[in-house]
Amino acid sequence: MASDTLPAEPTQARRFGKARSAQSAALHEDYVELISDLLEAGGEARPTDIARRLGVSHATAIKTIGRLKREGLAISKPYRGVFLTPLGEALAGRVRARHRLVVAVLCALGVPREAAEQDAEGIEHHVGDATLAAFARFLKERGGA
Amino acid sequence: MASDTLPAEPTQARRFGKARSAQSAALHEDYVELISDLLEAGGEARPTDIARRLGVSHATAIKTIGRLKREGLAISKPYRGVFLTPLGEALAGRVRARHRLVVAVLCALGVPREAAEQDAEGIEHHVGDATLAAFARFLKERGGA
DNA sequence: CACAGAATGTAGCGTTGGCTACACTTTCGC
DNA sequence: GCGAAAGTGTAGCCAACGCTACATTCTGTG
Ligand SMILES: [Mn+2]
Ligand SMILES: [Mn+2]
Ligand SMILES: [Mn+2]
Ligand SMILES: [Mn+2]
Repeated sequence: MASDTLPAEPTQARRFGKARSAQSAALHEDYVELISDLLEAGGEARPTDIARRLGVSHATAIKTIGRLKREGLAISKPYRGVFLTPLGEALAGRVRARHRLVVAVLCALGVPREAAEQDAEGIEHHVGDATLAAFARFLKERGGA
Repeated sequence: MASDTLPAEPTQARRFGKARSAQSAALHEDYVELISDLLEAGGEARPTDIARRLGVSHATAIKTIGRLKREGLAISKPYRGVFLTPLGEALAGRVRARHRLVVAVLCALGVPREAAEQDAEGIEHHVGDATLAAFARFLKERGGA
């Protein structure tokens, strides 16, 4: 017994591949979520604010915002702040809801608040639809108890 | 109410920063875990096997193995397969245990098996010590019911 | 209104982690 | 024991995402 480790090769390759894709989407998700939060909180999302909150240089933030624009998630004119396209808004909505659900589940499992917030920042990007649905069910049942 | 979104700026920057570090460690963790699994299952871990299981080209795998060696996690001589240093073995042990715990928790929450395995592949790298401890407690209590 | 300081943008660099193409070794089958 | 197939390694390319340094634009204060 003990070692049922090692799934079949193609299965394992598919899992790792999907995890890689999820990872590469993560940064954009965080940017879009943050931009949406800033817009909602103050009416504007400026590159420098974004950079400070993400803990990167403003040059890095501006470059990434450029990629968001290229992908149709954001718009911006020079020196005018960043806004989201409808596509970007839609993504932001999904990402924010997922983020909150992940935090809620972690807290429900007894994870301390700040640790939950911390780990959720990374975990959220790897929670697929089936897992998300299970999380929602878990919270609902447990909340009703 | 509704918007207690937006944590304090330094807090948020710290969270994102830690998530970035966790991410950059993720690939090495997966390699080390896989190498350990292969060694245990068959006595050898060959670059081509590693590459196939990760779903990347053998050239990519070899380059990454080079970084593992540089960091003191692995050893290899040309054409002789890859082995782990004691440091690498220790890391593999922790990573494997964490991986299994994450899968177990997801399953306990009602996530279907394959979705759990899939999402755990990414989630595991973002589960800190406090969260890990909470997961273990949760499983123990729930198992005893 | 000028100009100092802040914000924004650009240029150029480095590492990571993908890839393909090609060269070299090892291993196997005959 | 030879030669083909498989495995291994190297070289060179690319994109993403970090950074610093510098140039440009905006803004607000005197
Ligand atoms: Mn995040
Ligand atoms: Mn988030
Ligand atoms: Mn993993
Ligand atoms: Mn794993």
